[in-house]
Amino acid sequence: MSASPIAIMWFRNDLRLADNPALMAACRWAGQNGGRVLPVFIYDDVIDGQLGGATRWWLRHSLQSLDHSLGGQKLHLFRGTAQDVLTSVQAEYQVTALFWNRCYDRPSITRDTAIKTHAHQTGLMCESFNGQLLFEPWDVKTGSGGSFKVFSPFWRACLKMPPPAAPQAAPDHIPLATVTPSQAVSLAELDLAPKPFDWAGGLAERFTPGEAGARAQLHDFIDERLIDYAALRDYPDQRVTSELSPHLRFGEISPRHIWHATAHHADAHPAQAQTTAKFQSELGWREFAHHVLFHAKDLATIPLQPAFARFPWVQDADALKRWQTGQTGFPIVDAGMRELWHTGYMHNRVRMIVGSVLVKHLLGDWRDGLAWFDATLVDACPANNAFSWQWIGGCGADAAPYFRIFNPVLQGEKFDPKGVYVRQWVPELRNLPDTLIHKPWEAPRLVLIGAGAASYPDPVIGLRQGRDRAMAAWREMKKTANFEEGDMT
DNA sequence: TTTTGAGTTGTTCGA
DNA sequence: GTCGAACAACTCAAA
Repeated sequence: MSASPIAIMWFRNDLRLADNPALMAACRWAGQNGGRVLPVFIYDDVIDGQLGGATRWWLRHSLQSLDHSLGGQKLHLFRGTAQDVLTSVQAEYQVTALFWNRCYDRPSITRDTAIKTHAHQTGLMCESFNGQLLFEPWDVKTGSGGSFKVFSPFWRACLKMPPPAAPQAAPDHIPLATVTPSQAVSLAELDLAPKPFDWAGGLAERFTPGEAGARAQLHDFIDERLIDYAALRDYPDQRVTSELSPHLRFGEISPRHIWHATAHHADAHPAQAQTTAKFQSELGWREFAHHVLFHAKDLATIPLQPAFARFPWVQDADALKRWQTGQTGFPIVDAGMRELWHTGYMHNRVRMIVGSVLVKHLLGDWRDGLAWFDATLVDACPANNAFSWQWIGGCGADAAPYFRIFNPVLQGEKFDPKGVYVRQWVPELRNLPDTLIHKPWEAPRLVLIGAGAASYPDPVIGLRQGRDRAMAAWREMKKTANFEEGDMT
């Protein structure tokens, strides 16, 4: 048994040393009590068992990076349910305190609440902190004390709150415990490697998971791309977005850090105040997604608008497969889906277009889109992914009018006018002229053959047909919903 | 309590 | 080719 009392620092979605309030508290506690800090990560079968392949790949590298920052072989890894793991560590050592940063999805909240209750019953000091958000979901309230359903008033209310605290530097010294719990496993035993074969080459090429990588990404963004962000953020070939989302996913960098770094930049460059505010409002969307997640019953499965409970989504396995594999015949859609498959990432504008085509033109269930994004996207998280699919599915609280249906040809011509993005990801269309790159079905047969594009599929559905069918389905649903409502009164 | 203005991201049609 | 209007009706949030 260790002589000094131990505080467990339970890492979850906060795989960093800087601006980590739970870690700071654990170090402070250790200093005051002559104790030691035991850094722990638990691959919780219940919660992390749901993680998709791309996020598992990221997690594996992020854990490796965090362990390295701690000095190597210092982060203790476990598999199992969190309560069991914590109990086993408590049984082995003199654990008197437990610290973590909060999660906001319902399964995690339920788990954490039970653990906290149990801890208090057994005399274990247990404290949680905000390490993941600029504002706690329950602190942002409407005039009547409720939660927000619309982004703009939500973000206005956020900006009126006391600003997020300045980020704290990593602790000078972490008094690490020098024990090795008997239940701990190796990184390999967490079994996070891509299966059944290593498909993650494209991910590794594009991203560097870990706290240092996150920081480098932020500073590169601020120095090189923030200036153009507001003007060019919708153009997928321009690559001016921050691409910080996967780093935020596991908390390799805190949103406070991003907030203050960009604010500081805007102070020094007043001409960039507007583009900075635009970027910060995207952090606001992340906040809003967590706000809605926290207040929703089950954001990933239950439509926020009850009328959608019985929407006649079409189950078409073949169409879904073509969408997933980038064979819809709509170049901008296929480019996005192939970018996703190869790199674990997709530009935000393109995410909206592919989502719209699945949900509107194909009448595919938004939950099928959500599941695919969960499986393949490196930044898939319970808040952003579910929130965004509800939004594009039209069943979010702030639904777009039913007639607002993205036309993948117009969107392509508007945001990828030279077809640079399409040519990168759909190489069989490379030799088509710009005028046909977004609608190859209009090319004469001979032109297609001459360009080597003959193998490219015809559209999975006619644009006109898909649009009309979607609008009809929506009208029908509204009619039914109104009828049922009227029926009850 | 009632009223009022507003609501991320669009497309099509016809003049 | 360009431009404005139409596309519905509803909910949210604050005054």
